[in-house]
Amino acid sequence: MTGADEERTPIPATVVRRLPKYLLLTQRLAKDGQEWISSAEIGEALGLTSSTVRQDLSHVDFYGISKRGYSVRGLAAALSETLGANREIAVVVVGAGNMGRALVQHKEFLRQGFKICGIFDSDPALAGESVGDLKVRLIRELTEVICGQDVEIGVIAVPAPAAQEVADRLIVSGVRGILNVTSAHVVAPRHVPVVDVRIVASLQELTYAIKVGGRR
Amino acid sequence: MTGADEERTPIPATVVRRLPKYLLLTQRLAKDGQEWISSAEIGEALGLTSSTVRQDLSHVDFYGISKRGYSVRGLAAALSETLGANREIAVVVVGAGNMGRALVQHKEFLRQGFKICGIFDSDPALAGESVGDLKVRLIRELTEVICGQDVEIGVIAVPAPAAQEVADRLIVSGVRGILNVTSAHVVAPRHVPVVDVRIVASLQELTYAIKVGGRR
DNA sequence: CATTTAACGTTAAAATATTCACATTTTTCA
DNA sequence: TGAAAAATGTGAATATTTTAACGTTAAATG
Repeated sequence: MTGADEERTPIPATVVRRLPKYLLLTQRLAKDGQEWISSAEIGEALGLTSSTVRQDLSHVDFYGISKRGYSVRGLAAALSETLGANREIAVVVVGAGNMGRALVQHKEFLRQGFKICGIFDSDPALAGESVGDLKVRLIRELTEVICGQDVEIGVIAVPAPAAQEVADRLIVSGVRGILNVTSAHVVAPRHVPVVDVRIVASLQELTYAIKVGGRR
Repeated sequence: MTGADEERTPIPATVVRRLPKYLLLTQRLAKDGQEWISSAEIGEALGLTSSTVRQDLSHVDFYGISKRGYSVRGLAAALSETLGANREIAVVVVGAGNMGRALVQHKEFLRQGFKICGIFDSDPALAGESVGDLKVRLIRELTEVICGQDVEIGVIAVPAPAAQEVADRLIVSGVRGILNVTSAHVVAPRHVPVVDVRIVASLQELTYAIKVGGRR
């Protein structure tokens, strides 16, 4: 599809984690009508040095120009392409508890191209219930939906003890990546990347930061 | 309260981010009745080298013993103390949309000592609605609740454009740390740490990982 | 049209993080 | 009781990440 696929070696994880921040910032500024932005301004907005910003952007196939900086729209487009997020991506959510339902209805997903096309639960009592404009289905139908609708990403939003089991099902069903919204550690084969959203762990990071206080 | 406060220099952020993983693992194993665990086993379970595990644990005031490893319960307790999470911590959630309500009812919070003692929204239409055993209150009552109940942490779960404004209110209300469940970048004074839970950004990390595929 | 300036891309230096390697300690067992 | 084994804590070596420095380029100015 895309012409040259760029990037011989993968972008370091630490950089990849910052790219969405740049993307979001430039998308917002583009909407506000701003045309150009410098690495210093990006750094300012995001709490990074301009040097880090320039290094990071050197991994993205897009060039700024002297004296002006980066074209806001151009940069946003390039970032989105680099991240592989410049297209609609089908997602399923497993777990129809509070968290699963909240995720399904989270507006920002669709805005960023993530289309949720199924929510599943193991509990038959929940099957058939409406969530947004989806109906909860039983986990056994997972494979069918994933194959049928070319789903790329599975989101795990079940109680921690069930996380690995759900991951296994997602994997055999052919999902290409997993977002784990559980505190459990999930194991998957190398070709199925797992990214964790660590809600409780983040609170614990915060308690540590509070404890050590100013000394940061 | 605690005798010696240990740790002269703050623990590196990269280590702090792993401590909750160790904590969760040891808590689970303790519940299963396991008594001892080695750094190699911890690494195995969490996808780290035993060396990283030992280095990390050297920041925690707890010692393993040769030939046995670490006492599971002892390590869990020490980690919890190091993180400052070995006590009940009062939390408020701002935003009574799907995400805010899901967070309030998230079981794991309480299990880890985070007690949610208020949910707020700017929308008067939501005020008074029940969420779990709380009632939604108006944001203007924030300060009162935070001061009155000694709330330490504020969780921001509103639409991104409102995030900074909410952060500002939390800060003037005397919150000591902020968990930002928004994709907005939030600015706060140095003495009020902010930790981000990046749900959409995590999906974008995932699309990149999927794109570069095996080459990781 | 030459000079100045702002900002880039990039190389190199400094700072951090991870891994290795091993001396030391505790336990086991012959 | 003494030798062997397993696992620790730690100092040193690697590897990675961040920051600084600077030559180069495009725009602005007189």
